[in-house]
Amino acid sequence: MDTRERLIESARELLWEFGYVGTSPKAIQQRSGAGQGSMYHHFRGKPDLALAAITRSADELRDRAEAEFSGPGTPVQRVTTYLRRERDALRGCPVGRLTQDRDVMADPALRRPVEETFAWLRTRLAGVLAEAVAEGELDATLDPAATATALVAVLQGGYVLARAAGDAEVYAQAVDGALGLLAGHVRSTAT
Amino acid sequence: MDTRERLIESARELLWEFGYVGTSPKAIQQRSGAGQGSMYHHFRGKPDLALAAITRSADELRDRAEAEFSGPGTPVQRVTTYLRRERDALRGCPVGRLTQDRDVMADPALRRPVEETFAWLRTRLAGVLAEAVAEGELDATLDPAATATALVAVLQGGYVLARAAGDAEVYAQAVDGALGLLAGHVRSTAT
DNA sequence: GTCTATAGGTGGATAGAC
DNA sequence: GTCTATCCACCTATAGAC
Repeated sequence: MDTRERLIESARELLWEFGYVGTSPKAIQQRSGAGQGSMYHHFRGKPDLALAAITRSADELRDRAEAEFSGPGTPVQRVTTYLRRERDALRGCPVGRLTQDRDVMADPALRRPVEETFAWLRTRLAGVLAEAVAEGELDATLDPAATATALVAVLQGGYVLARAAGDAEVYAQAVDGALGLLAGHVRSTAT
Repeated sequence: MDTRERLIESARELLWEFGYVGTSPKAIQQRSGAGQGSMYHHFRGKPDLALAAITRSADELRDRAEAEFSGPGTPVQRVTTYLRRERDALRGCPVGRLTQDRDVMADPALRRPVEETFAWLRTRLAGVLAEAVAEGELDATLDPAATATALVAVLQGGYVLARAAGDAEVYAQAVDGALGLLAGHVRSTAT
C-alpha cells in the first residue's frame, strides 16, 4: 500500500472515530506513517483528502447493501439479511455520522456523497419493499418509500442509542423492534 | 436574564448547532454578550458550562416527553402524539447529537445526562407500549422494550436522514413509516 | 462581577532542502 | 516524493486591573 493509499485509509478511520472537525492533518499523517507535510503532495489539503475518504466509505456502504438487496431469498428475507447484518454498533455509521459534522455539510463537495448515499439507500430499499408488496409477501397497506425511510432510520438511530448507552446490544434491540413491527405485515413465508 | 443564564442559553444553542468540539468559549461569550474571559468567573471552564447546558437540554427533552406520555388518550394515541410532535428536523436532537461528540462521550460527567436521558426515554416509552398491550390495544406479539427502542431510533435516525437529504420532509416520512408499521398491530381504536 | 491583556498549545498550511 | 522547519490563526485558560 503506497503512501497515498495509507493516507486515505487513515483518514477514513479517523473520520469515522473523531469526525471531520476532530480529525487533524497531523493525526492523519502520524497514523499513516507519512511525514509531517507529506500529505500536501498527494492532496490539496484536508477537504481534498476527506473527500477521497468519504467517497470510498460511501461506495463501500453502497456495495455491501446492494449485494444484500440483490442477493438470494424473498424480498422480506433480503431486507432482514440487510437489517441483521453484523455491524460495529458503538462505532456507528461512517457516513451517517458525517451528517452531524457542520464543516462537512457546509461544503457541497463533501456533502454530496453523504446525500447521494442515503438517497440511493432509501430508494433501493423501497424498491425491495415494493417487490414484497407486489408479490403479496407484505400487505398492501405499507407504503414502501415511508417504510424504507423508517427502517434506515432505525439503523442510524440505533447507533445513536447504542452509543448513548455504551452498549452495542441496544442497537440489536432496535433492529429486533423494527423486525417485530414488520412481522405483523408479512402475509406468507414463501421460501 | 443575568450573565450566567445568558451563557448557559448561548452554550445550549451553539452545542446544538456546532457540537462540543465545534463550540469555543469565545463563541459562547460573544453570543451571550459577555466579555472575553467573563465566563470563567461563573464556570470553571468549557466542560463545566457545557455540563450546565447539556443538563438543561436533557431535562427539557424529558419534561416534554413525559407530558405527552402521561397526557390524555389511549396509549397508542399518546405514542402517536409523541412521535408526531413538530420538531426542527434539520436541527436535529440537542441531546442525541452529542453521542457523536467524542469529547462529550469521553467525559463521564458530560456523558451521564446523555446516557440517562435515552435510558429513561426508552424505558418510559416501553411502559406506555406495555400498557397498550395489556389493554389489548396492541397485539401481544410486540415486545414493548424492543419496540420502544426502535421507535426512538426512528426519530434519531430520522434526523440523520433529514440532514443528509437537506429536507425536513424526510424526517416526517420516517415517522410516517414507523406509524404505518405500528398500525398493523393495533387491534381496537377505542376512544 | 466584568473587562483587557496575554500565554501556551494546536490546527491547517507552506517553503524549500534532500 | 518525502522530509524538516516554519508560519499565522485560533483554542482554552489565566492574570490582574477596574
